Amino acid sequence: MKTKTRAAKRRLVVDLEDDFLEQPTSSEDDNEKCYVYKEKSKLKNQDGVKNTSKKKKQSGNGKEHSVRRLESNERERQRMHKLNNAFQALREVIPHVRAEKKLSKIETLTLAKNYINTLTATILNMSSGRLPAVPPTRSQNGGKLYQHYQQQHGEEDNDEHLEKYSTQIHSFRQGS
DNA sequence: TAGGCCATCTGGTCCT
DNA sequence: AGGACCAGATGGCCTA
Repeated sequence: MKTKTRAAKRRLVVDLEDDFLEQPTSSEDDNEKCYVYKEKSKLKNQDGVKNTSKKKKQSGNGKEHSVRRLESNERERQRMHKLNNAFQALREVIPHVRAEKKLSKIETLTLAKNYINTLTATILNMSSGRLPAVPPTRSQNGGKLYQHYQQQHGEEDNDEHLEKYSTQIHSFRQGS
């Protein structure tokens, strides 16, 4: 069975949306377009999009609802694209091996978390893990960092994070 | 071919 | 009221 690519499918959907969102010129056109849209919607649904069985709470007539639905679909797509852009930006700042293979979202988040822990531990190590000494003006940031770190990790060994992180970036790529 | 990952649609809920 | 956010459902793509 040969299926459409995602991009091709998306083009079809955009096409259908454009068709539907064209302003009708008369009430006859309304009926005609509603019918055409329903038929096209069936096609869309056959092609991978399913209505859920949740209860509908529709306001306005069917066509108004369809228009609003299409508009919110578009907003949702844009929202998800922004989210994915943010994931991509995050991927680009996380060092990992075998960079030719894209990190999954869960890998990205997990590595990011451990990377942050590692950097924090490294910073604290560089300052000998001491609570900041006077003068207070220069130590404020370090103090907050240390306090926050201690709250999160208690008495854990800082070196543990470095080890954990370096082990993880290898196991992620080799294990997958 | 099964399983992981992903994009998209959808309706409900929260927030402004 | 309308948009943002969320979670469930579904099907496509890819890889082992």
